[in-house]
Amino acid sequence: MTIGEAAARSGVSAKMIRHYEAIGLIEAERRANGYRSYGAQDVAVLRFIRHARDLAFPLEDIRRLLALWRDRTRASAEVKHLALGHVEALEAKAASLNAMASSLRHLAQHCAGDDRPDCPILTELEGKTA
Amino acid sequence: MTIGEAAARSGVSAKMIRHYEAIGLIEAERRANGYRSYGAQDVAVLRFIRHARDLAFPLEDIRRLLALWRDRTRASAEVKHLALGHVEALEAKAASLNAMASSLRHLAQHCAGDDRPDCPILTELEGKTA
DNA sequence: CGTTGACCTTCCCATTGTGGGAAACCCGAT
DNA sequence: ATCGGGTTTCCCACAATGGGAAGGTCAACG
Repeated sequence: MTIGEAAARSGVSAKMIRHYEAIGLIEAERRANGYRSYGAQDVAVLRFIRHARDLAFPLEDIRRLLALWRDRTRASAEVKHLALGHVEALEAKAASLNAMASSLRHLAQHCAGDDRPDCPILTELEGKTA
Repeated sequence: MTIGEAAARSGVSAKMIRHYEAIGLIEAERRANGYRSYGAQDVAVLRFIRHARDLAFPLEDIRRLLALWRDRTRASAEVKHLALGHVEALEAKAASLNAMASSLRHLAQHCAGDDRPDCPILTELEGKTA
């Protein structure tokens, strides 16, 4: 099948499929006319990549995940380790965002939000000497 | 003072100060020799920017915040609106990351994590037809 | 047979915010 | 005069994705 069809079946845009190939994440056969050609297995790989991206795995992690996936003899410990490492990264980032959100929300709470110019949000941004 | 000193006093790298100038967020005087020259007020602006960045405000938001900050007659409602909009963006992203983290953590929980190759994480990434 | 339209190819550019580094310049101190 | 540390500009890189141009391919339709 063509790249367009593989894209439709996998949910990965043709643009991205080409990009993944460019960075060596996947490969593709070529037809006589230069068109890339994909099979069912390729679509499965693309789906795998998409699911991993849906979980925000960086492409470099996905590269390793793909290698583990293809290696029937891998130790599940390796996969788990990679996954849990990513989970921690996600949670750390989420915690950081939540901290910023709540701190800003507290500031906003003390802001009248009317026509008057006084605004603790601005004075806080201005003032913190930290 | 020079850009290096302004950087040291504001906590914004010289590299970033130049960048902020390049995108029109700030301006700078020039000395006869072409060096940028900063005063106490400039450092205050840079601190303001840094604090806003610490709260993950995008630079475009900061551009508006600076305008509001400089406008003594602004309505605090505008600032509050901008801030709360950002809070929602932060919370949305945090929620999304947390969702991914917990979903992945659940998967990992069912992975033995030993020498055996069976790994629900991989089969899930492979399988989801969603 | 020719054109049209839908697809494919590669290549470049933009995003967001930050950093690295090169080549050249300025200046104070030795 | 020279050395070191600052400064200038300019280009490149990251991660992941999209937009779009210029050109090739092919099937279908008239």
